[in-house]
Amino acid sequence: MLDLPDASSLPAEWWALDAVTLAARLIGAGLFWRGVGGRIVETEAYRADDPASHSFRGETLRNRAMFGAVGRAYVYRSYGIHWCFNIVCDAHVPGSAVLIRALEPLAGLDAMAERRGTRAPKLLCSGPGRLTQALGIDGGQDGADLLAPPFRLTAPVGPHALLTGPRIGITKGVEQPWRFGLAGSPYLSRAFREGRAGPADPT
DNA sequence: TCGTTGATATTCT
DNA sequence: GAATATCAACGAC
Repeated sequence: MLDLPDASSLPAEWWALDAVTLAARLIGAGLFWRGVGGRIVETEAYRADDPASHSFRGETLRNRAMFGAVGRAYVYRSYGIHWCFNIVCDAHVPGSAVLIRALEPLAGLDAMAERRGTRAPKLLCSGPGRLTQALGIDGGQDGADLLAPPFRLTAPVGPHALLTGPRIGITKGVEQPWRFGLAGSPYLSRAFREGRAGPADPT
């Protein structure tokens, strides 16, 4: 009930992918924990060689999780108010992670609505700060293992088209089209401008 | 509907 | 001191 039926876990080999490739693959994947969750509809990639990334200037107390084991969470405070949730990846390039920017809410809508202070579906998880609040994720989950309960990541099911575009809210690395979205989803945090749509690569 | 702005913590210069 | 991977409230159209 709190999970997608017939959903399989993410292929293990995905954790060796670079952040940009994984960010694209994660579109359509399921993210669940503690009775809430949904389908990932928007992501962004960040890498250590990327001036927009927290990991660009090396390891610090805040970004320590980005340099740790893959498949774990990197959760940081944004603008002093919100929390943002990332998935650490690419063991060959420490400092790589995928920011989860929006979910299609599927499980635990009542709990999400209570935490968010609204029942409007588009306001529950459409944005990196909104989704952490809706899911009840905060700094306590920084470094948490996402490959084991209570977390569950499930592979995308069925065909879908991808949108790509520049990342949001950054001032460096703006030329990189490392934001990805699920074409046609009403749960994106913001529209994609001239988002080139294309079929998602299987596997 | 759109643009502007305040809130507020942590990091880096 | 300045910047920041954001959001919601507010006022002008």
